[in-house]
Amino acid sequence: MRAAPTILHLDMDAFYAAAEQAAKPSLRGKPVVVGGIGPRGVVATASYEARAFGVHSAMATAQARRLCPNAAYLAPRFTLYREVSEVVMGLLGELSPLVEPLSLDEAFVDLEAGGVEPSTAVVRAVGERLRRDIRRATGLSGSVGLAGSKMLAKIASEQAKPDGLVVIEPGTELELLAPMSVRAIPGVGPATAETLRRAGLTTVGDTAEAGEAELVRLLGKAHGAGLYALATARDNRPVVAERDAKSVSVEDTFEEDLTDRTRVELELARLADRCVQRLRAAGRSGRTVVIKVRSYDFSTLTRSETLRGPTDDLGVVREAVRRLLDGVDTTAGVRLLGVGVTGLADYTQEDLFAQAAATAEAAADAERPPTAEAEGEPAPEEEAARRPRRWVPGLDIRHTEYGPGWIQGSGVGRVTVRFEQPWSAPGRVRTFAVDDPALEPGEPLPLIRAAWEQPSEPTGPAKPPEPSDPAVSDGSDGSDGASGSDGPETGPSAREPSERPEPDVGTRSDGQPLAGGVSG
DNA sequence: TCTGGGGTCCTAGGACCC
DNA sequence: TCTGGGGTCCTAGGACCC
Repeated sequence: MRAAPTILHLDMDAFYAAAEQAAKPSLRGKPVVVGGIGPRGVVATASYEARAFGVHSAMATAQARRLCPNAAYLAPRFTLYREVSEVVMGLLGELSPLVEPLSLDEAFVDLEAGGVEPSTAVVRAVGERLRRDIRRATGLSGSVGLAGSKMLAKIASEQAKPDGLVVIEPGTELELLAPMSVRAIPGVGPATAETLRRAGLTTVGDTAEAGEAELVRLLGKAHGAGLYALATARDNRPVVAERDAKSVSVEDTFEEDLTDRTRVELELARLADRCVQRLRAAGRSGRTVVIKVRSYDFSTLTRSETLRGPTDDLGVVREAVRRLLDGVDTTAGVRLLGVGVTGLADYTQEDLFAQAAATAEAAADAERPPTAEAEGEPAPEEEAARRPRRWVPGLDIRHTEYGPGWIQGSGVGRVTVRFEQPWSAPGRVRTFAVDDPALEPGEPLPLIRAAWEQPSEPTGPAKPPEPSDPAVSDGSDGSDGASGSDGPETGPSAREPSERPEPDVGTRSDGQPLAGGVSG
């Protein structure tokens, strides 16, 4: 606990939903839900307008639809969120060399390490300037908490939401914490809260008074001692800039439970492929292979096997996965499968024995046909080309004539597209056949148009640095165009056709993994 | 109303070694 | 032969976070 509030916690407000509203003018001020679109999807982020209906993160999307049928339900676009996140993290990096990202939309910053004067007035000014810079650079709002420890900075940013800043003055923290619910303490979830409640402890104050010994008795050594420290505002955890990942994993929930054993094997082999791809992309190798199987009744089991040395070899991982599945009964139906690798080492540390084993496996692989393709499964690209395209709500699209837009809905052979850009007025909707050759998948547009892309001011220095930059031609080509070409009648919500319910995509029950293939 | 996907950390029992 | 205790590794599961 520091004597000055020099630990900053930034939390972007309703990040994914806010990014979608910034990208899609017709959704501003309206309920937006981003998450799994399919029958088994869950909500990742709800806009504040949707929260007013009781929709929140981790809720089943099906339930959200009942609570708020008029919200826009969108699949996540992680490429966009990552781009925005990089901009935000870049701004944090200007404050201090010590930035600890917790996710795409959240981070701690050690202002002391950044040489910021440790006074309340100065750190407050730094925080407010940061919020302005974030808004200018991304169009989005973030909330800032400032305090003398990580926990308090996080609690402060929570109190600041939405679009605010809160400083917790050192010396006031015990008084502040005492009446708060134990759930306010990071690390106290539903299970811990229930254990504490049964012991008569519901507030942070109760918990602090109970004493360390009692908490250890209730919760175990590490958790009890940790909670006691936090409840009494003792938190000296440093801000840590870089941490190496300790595991890599991929998983898929299927729209319908899998009962066919061959299909289970095939899907696991595919997951092994994806997992190894990610492992190699990170330049790592791992020693323990894990599979995860969630049954029709949501019971979940894991099986793991530790190899003699770290590997990033697909054949080795696939074989381990196959062996692990051998001991698992899947006849009753499988709703989720996962493959992971832990015990990560740097790729270069791969030990000689494992290397030799991997080489032997690879040689064996060469003779035995690899699973997926051997079973008549087309390569991914080939497969994508052959399957009818699935137009997923929220994703970007490009029409050869109308330009960039996004998918509002699709079904019964039709796809509905709204043509608008982050900087345009709300755009109009057009409907096409799903196989219309004029439609193709598009890329996310930046939320903020670079200065040289904006409609030129009379005296502006508005010259593109790179005349051949595709973004320039895209932007200027139809810019003003999207709103202009449709004329005044497309103005904001005047003739908003949102009353016309669009059938959604992603509800196909063909047992494919949930729409979006959202991997992030 | 049925519950995503990607992670981290902790616990507990058994094997194995000293 | 019986009884130990400590340390480390492996496996499985669970809580929690975003």
